Amino acid sequence: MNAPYEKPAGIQVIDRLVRLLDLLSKHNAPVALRDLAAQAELPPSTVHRILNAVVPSGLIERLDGGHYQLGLRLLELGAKVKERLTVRDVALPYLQKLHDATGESVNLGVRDGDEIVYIERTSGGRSSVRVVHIVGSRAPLHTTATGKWFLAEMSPSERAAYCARTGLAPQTPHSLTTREALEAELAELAQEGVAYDMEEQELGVRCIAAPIRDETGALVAGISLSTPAERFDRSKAPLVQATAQAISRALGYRQ
Amino acid sequence: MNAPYEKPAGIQVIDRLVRLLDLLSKHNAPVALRDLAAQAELPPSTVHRILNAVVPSGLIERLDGGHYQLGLRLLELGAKVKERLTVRDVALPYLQKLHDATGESVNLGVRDGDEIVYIERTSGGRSSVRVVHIVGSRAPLHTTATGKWFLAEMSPSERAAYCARTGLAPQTPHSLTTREALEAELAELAQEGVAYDMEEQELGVRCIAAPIRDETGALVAGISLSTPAERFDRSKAPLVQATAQAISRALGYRQ
DNA sequence: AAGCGTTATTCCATATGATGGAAAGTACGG
DNA sequence: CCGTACTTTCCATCATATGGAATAACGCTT
Repeated sequence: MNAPYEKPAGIQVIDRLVRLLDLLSKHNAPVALRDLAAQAELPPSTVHRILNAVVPSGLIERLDGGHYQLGLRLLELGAKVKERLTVRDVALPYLQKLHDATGESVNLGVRDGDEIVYIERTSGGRSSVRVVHIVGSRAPLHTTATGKWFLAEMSPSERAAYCARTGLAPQTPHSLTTREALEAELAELAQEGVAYDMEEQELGVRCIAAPIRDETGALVAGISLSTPAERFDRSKAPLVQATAQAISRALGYRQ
Repeated sequence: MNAPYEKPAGIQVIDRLVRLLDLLSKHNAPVALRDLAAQAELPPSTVHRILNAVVPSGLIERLDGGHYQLGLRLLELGAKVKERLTVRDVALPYLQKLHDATGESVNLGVRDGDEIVYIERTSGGRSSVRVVHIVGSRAPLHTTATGKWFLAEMSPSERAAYCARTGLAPQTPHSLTTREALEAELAELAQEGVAYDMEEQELGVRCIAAPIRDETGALVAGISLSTPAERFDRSKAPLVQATAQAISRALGYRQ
């Protein structure tokens, strides 16, 4: 045995669970314990114990006759993954198109709790030298243009709770730090149909953002155009809006 | 503590994995090990070990920066669950309608390996007294009308392999037991657009079946009308066909 | 109803596999 | 380079997962 590198051992019971999930996924119908145990080549009592440990989670479902099948929780979790992939895949060409049209960096951001996370970003051209939104980077909702869309989507009580939780902590001297200022900004957003970040998240960087909605009308992401402050140009807002609307339509949104 | 029934203890490491999946599902972005461990209230080394035990399965995905997110395998497993629910939900009202129109028992069957499994069945009326397809019951492909559709969908080599595996074992004296007879039956099926079980699976029971296809054109199920032999009536075949076509259309099938 | 065979479930002694703290390694910012 | 924070690896330990045996449940036959 000259194996230079052995695959690290997993966790036995987890490997076994995964094997059971794989077997169930190969069946189009519920499977009896005996058959599952035989196919997994494990003792029935072991399989029984693993199955019934996982059934409360919903990953696997036990039927009345003592048969087992994949559970609804997988549907929920799978939908999460699908949403993630769909938004990105659908948006990507539009991001590139907006980038080509403007020469500026274009970001795709989603909400994760009280923050915006950038999950995609165009690169290349003159904008890459200066603006530093990195994929995976995070920023508070209230200091980002995209985040303001998510705040606008909240009920007043939800917004109050966000303000209480975060204290509207500033990132720069330009950041909005009072509820009043935030509400005024969101009123303007509603009026104008576009959101701005005027060096509130990062000095020297300004953004324009528009919302992306899915087939149910839910706000699922935001697209934002980032520019160095000295190149900021509000006239690009309609283009950002149009891009977001095109992505939304492609996701099945019908206004 | 007067709890009349204590929930049986699960398996610790599986409960922990489920908790990690739940946490990841609440985030819209990849999560760092430190954050996951904090939210799960588990030691980082334990979380690290569980995560990396499950990553090879695809249920959880590890990104380059050492962040984790839900994995593509969940999408695949979730799609399996979704297909199961969709076919049944869509077909159910049509099954009932065909039942009402004929007064006979109507079954929905799917393929699981070398067998047809009945996943739904109408009841009530005069047919319930005599015909005994039970939800969950199974039968070989070659002795059932629905099964013949799945055989017809196979390539000749796949069909040869099925015949070798099962030996075309009969269920009744009427069952098809030779490759030649099977091929002749399937040629008729292709010609007539409908399949029959003439007491091949169960003495005294005859069935008519038609195929259900999904939006990709794949054969996903079959609908069959079961009658006692003395009431068998071929003129009902067009109605069975029309029902299957309606279900297929509702599933997105476009001929 | 009784009996039998098969399958599922529960129990429990045990050993091994999961554990988590510590050490080592890595990455990042000043 | 140094300090800090985070990740990964190591390993002694013991608690937890294990699986065989016993028990319970189920379905079929007479």
